[in-house]
Amino acid sequence: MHYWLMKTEPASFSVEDLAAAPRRTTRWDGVRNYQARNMLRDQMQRGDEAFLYYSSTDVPGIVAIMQIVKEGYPDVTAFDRKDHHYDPGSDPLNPRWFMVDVQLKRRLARTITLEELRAHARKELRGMLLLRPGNRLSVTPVEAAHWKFILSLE
DNA sequence: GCCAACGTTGGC
DNA sequence: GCCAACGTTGGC
Repeated sequence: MHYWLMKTEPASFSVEDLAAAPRRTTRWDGVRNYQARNMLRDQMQRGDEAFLYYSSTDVPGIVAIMQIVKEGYPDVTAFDRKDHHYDPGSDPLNPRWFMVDVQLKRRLARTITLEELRAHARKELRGMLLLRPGNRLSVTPVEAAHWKFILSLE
């Protein structure tokens, strides 16, 4: 059982969108970074839990908990010419990009803001990848102790 | 809108 | 393989 943090911009995909999806489940497509791809493809397991994090918004922060319900499989949006994430370099016979399916477990009672997380960056959340200067990965692992602490803030 | 960080691309 | 140019991310 591992924990993760997955970023989304609420203007393009929000927790409301996820809540409204059939079975509150969606494919987490469009990731185009090799490090993140490797985690989606190789490390995420069914049953793992992930924070849903809002970036590029007024108040960046964690808004919900999701569960991985389908492990890594080829990201079909890479094969679709009309898709914004189309990648002519991804061969259907040897896919370059992967995605997982996530299901909304529950919304948090409130947003745990980035500002609040940063306030603990030197103690309880020391080493958390999200808080590392310059980090831009859209998928990051979260240590169990960090996960637990963050939920205690809720 | 700015800009620092950093990944990718491509000429050499 | 180097590295400058370029594009993207994402907080502010």
